[in-house]
Amino acid sequence: MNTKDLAYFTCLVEIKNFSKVAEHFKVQQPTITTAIKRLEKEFSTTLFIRDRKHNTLEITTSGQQLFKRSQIILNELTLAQKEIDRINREQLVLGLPPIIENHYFSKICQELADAQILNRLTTVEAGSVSLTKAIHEGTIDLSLLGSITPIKDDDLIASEIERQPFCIYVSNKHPLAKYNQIRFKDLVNENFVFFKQNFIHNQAFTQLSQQNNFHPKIIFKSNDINMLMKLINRNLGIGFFTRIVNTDAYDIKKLTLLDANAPQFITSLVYRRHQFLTPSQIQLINVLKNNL
Amino acid sequence: MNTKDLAYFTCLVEIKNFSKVAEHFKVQQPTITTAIKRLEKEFSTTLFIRDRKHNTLEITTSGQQLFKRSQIILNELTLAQKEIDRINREQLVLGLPPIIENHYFSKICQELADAQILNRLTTVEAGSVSLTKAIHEGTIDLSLLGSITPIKDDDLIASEIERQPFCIYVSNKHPLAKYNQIRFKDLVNENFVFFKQNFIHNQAFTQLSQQNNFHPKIIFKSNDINMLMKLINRNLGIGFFTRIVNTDAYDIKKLTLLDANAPQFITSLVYRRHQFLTPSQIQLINVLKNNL
DNA sequence: ATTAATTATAAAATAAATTTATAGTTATCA
DNA sequence: TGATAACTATAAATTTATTTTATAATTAAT
Repeated sequence: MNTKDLAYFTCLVEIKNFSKVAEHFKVQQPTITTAIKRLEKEFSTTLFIRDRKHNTLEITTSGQQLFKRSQIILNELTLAQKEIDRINREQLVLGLPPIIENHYFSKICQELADAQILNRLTTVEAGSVSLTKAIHEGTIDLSLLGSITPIKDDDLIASEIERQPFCIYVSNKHPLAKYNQIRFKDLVNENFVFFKQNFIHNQAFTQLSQQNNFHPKIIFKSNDINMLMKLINRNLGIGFFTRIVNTDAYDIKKLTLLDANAPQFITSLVYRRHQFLTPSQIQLINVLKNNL
Repeated sequence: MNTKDLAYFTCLVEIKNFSKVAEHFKVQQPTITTAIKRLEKEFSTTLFIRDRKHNTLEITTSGQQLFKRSQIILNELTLAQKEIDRINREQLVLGLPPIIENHYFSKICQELADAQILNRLTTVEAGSVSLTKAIHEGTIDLSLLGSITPIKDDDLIASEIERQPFCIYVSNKHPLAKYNQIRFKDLVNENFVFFKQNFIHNQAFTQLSQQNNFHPKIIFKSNDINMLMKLINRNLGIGFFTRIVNTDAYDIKKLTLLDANAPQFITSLVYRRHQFLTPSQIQLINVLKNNL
């Protein structure tokens, strides 16, 4: 059975017009007609009901079922191609959310260099949401991800690296700096500086806000953590970040949250379940697991 | 790309001999050579290292990766064929472990008849283990299953129907019949009659035995629940079954187990995640869910 | 009624896969 | 060492599969 036929078929299911499908694949229209007939013969079934009275193309139940399987098959093929391409290029592509990169990556560069991995390693910096998508699509093979609940995905293998609480970051000039711990509800009158787009931080922040029934006031948003830290340093606002954010360069204090149900920032190492791991990928995974 | 090539390829990975693969598919040997070359060209990679020095056929990393994807693809194809076959025969095949069948099935026969389903329904009676395998392989589409832990399987959708405790079944002539509740450890000197092969009951029984540090004495084993009930009825032994086993025809009492961690018999309704449900399958699922 | 849009069919052409025949490589064994 | 067996590769011929071309048929729209 030719997978080209499945491609024609899924396309026809989607756009429901033989001629347009032919156009899409740059073939003549009878090609599609015969391809569908071939599939119908192969599976001994009717895939479409050609109702020209009402000018509709109805998909049969068998057709729906084959559609599901075809999508999986075509996806497996593109995954295989992408995976093999990277194997041949001896490319190691690692997804890294910026916050995780800042905290962990410098730590293990030496180990990566020692293991002869660093020179072949390309990192892709992006948010955890788009990195998850990229792994699914086969654009990258391996990623560190941040999340506030353990990563559960049928198609992925995720192993937890570490859990860190979220903390409140205040200038040492701020009245709160005399405390070491604080409850989120005590921050009701504070001004926050916060991430513009970071999905995980937003999730955690929203969760705590809801648990405490108030909307914290955010006076400035940026995607740049250093910019935010500078603002906190000048005591223009306070911050809410996972504990792994580094304060060495600033006169800033981290306060622990006392809230019982406070979310945690979970760092996980993730790859596709059906990815055959190359020796260098295994090496990379081991370096990451052993040094983080 | 022809899926036949993937079949040749996976077979070659497994038996590592071009001629034998050709024999297996009843084609000539050059067919396999050219098929593999085709795949290598298609994916722009080397799949095998033909080491004739050592008379071995080594699979490359790309080959390993393609092997994983090929297996999934070929499996999807056979699943599709089986699913479509049943759709065309308008066949509704339901897997039923005998114990569940005895308890639930008679209850809902009327509803199934009313919904015009009963006449098209074929039941497959087998243990939960082989029914799970049958669903995976596409031999059946839908099954009730018994288990003592919730069913978690990436490829399946399982919805819990009911949880029932396991009970101790004793003759009303038995000294224990004066109690309503009992701890498992108090049964250390009792004689049990038990299932020969029932995996779920064996699991539960073993678990309780281990928790209580003794090996219960089993004096007779059978796969026939009625036979076992007759023996209990005659006070030749006591039984350990899920509470759903019916005692109406016997002079038998069910005792509740007081053990805190006593296992439970979970009845679930299960089907493949990527199964496109036909209208009559949805009907059947609804009847089962609403009436159990 | 004419036209446009659509899908189907048949024959021809092209492309792809398989077989046949044979060559080359290596291991085995007398 | 040379003959043989087991295995894989290559090339040409054959067969099979797919696509195109040309055209017919159906229906909706104007």
